[in-house]
Amino acid sequence: MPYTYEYARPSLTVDCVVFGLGEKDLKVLLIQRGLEPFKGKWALPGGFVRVDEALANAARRELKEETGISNVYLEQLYTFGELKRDPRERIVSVAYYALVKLGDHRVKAATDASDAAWFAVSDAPKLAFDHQRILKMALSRLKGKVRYQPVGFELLPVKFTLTNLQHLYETILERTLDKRNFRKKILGMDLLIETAEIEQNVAHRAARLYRFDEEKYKRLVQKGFNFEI
Amino acid sequence: MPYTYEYARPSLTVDCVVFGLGEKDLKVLLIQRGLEPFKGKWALPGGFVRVDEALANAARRELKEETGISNVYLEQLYTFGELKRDPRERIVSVAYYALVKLGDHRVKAATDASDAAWFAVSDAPKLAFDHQRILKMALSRLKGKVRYQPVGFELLPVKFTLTNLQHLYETILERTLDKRNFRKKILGMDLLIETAEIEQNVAHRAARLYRFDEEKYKRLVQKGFNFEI
DNA sequence: TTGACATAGTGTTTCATATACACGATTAAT
DNA sequence: ATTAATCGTGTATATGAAACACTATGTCAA
Repeated sequence: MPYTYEYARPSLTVDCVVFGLGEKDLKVLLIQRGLEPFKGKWALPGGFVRVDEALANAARRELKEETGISNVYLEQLYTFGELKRDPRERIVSVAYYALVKLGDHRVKAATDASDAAWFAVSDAPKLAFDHQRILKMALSRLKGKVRYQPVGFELLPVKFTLTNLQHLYETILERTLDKRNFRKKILGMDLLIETAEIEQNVAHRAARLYRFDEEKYKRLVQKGFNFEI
Repeated sequence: MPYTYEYARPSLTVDCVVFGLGEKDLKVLLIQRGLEPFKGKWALPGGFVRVDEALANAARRELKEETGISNVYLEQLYTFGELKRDPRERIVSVAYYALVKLGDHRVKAATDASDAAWFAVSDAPKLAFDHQRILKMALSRLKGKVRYQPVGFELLPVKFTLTNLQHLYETILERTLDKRNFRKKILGMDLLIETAEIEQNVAHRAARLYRFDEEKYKRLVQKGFNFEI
């Protein structure tokens, strides 16, 4: 126990709210706690920040260790520092949220991390600590952000149909959108690249696949462009 | 030196970006450092978080101790946790930004805290640590927030003229607004209460004073109202 | 008291964007 | 060949944003 300080220091942790897009629902990745406190309860993946590790790196490391997920969109959400968040000691937690492409990670999360599982956000169990509150804030942040930043694409495969994209917005924003108006708007931004490919293995007319033109988006942002759905 | 831990812990601090509205500029409150590192340099007010103190409370306490300012609008901005932020040791800092009514605090800040001073944001000195970056982020947050949340009123006296309010938006957003369109929009929200009073001591026709109806705003928000300039 | 000055206060027209709305085309399956 | 499912497309209307200029009111100084 070699680390001694003049004043007491809070512990510092990171917690991650990992979102994925399911068929019908927005999903969140939770882990089941193996230790007290809240043993057996579901919680957000997370853990202690090492003293020689930047915050975002800590979040990525814990995410990989606990769920096998890496290489995701990650953004700081908020820092939770109430006194009684953790029954053991004072813990300040920097919360992040991540957006993952479910197709890329579904298998990994199911196998590597035996105690990690996806839950529909609307149907998640009660969470340990103040993680319920963190999840709620992440959701509200995502809802706000998705409308004026093109983060939604992080939840879709690289190639997607316009219907996929519309469903994404409908799911996150929890309201229906008009198909023609949606297409008019999104295509009008001229940020989607029409690929030569179409959907495979569907029992009806296959839709065209598109890609998001991230380079072009970055260039437009420089010039003052504002994404908005 | 009684505090010993199994693993090394980063220090945890809070820093505050305090904004005030001047005649012509947005202002920020800085303190001049009396100790190394960066002795003599200007920096954001802030300090260590005590182990038995919530983050926002730490921010308010430091603000009061270092600048004499209390009772202000305060909101968490972002948590900065890069490894080399501080040359001495690993410090993670939770940044807040505050909006103050300059009239209420001008005297206090000038007297109580001998080394605190207001600077025009556009004319601030180079800051210690990564405080330049924090200030920049606070500014950009304020610019974004002011448009869709009625936080601007925190920078004005309780009673203000419509021209005051317009100048506020023009200063923060760094562009001019059309007087008639601005009034149409802000009055159309029906969130300003016309008082019986008018400006005093002006060498021209005096303008009517208004108050922001915070109660009504809160009620409208419940019903899904969205403030927007 | 009168004129000059400074800011207050007020509507309408035009343009752009958002919304509402329905059907023929294409593909797979039977 | 028919059915079932989804794709892909255009126009008319309503709403909100932007552009724009003059009269009213009060202070001050000659």
